[in-house]
Amino acid sequence: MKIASWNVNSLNVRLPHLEAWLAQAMPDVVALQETKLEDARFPDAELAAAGYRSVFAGQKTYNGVAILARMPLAIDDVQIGIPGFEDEQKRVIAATVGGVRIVDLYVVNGQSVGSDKYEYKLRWLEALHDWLASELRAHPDMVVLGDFNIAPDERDVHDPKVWHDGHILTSTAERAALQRLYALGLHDAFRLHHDEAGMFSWWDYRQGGFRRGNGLRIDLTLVSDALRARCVAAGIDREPRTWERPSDHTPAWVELAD
DNA sequence: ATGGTAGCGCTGCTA
Repeated sequence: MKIASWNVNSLNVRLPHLEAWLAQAMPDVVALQETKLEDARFPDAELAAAGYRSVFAGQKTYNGVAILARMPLAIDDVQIGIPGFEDEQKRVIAATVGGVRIVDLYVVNGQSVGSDKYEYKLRWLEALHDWLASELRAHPDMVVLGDFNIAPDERDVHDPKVWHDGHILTSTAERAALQRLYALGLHDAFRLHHDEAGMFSWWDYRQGGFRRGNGLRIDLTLVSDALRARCVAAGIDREPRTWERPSDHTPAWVELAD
């Protein structure tokens, strides 16, 4: 089962890219972030025509997440948001597909270290941690994936002098929160298969970030202890970032053996 | 690194 994650930065704009990528990559499950669409405007009919069922939780202008599953796979037990954590922002959707619990995240960006949005990011990550601890007990076969807005270590940033311990996306507290998720028995699938630096999933639109190779790896897929041995491959597909009018993120994926 | 580009929606916010 091939499971992918893609922050599309507006599904309205990026639907043609998504359809093209589904046709060439043939993923079984796709977690989308930043759909930026109210549910009434979600293109579920177009995606069904492409062979995918959809579940989604969106809002106007900001945020928005969705899980797609290639037919005939069913999508069951859909959960929206973190239980008990009041939040108007649509950042979490979970569902069971093919016996695997899929948790799709659009983690808070945080704007700048010390800002109100940064404090919200840390509170949000704390609530996520506590929820995932119980969710893992209920669903040992779990994949947690999405735009984490955290680069795990120095291999995952183009310039460690810019992306340091006091900078958003790489700060000590953010990385510590990610380590706490790992401590639940979740493993960065990409690092199970690749050691090299410079394998990025996001490049800033500004200052020619992609052209200059100035990126970060912030789109992560975590596999649970129970799934670790089944995770036979992981990768990042750079090609959609080269297409005309691209998202600033490109798809990341893992392959689970049957 | 307080600029830069993109998306939404129509003014400035978010990333």
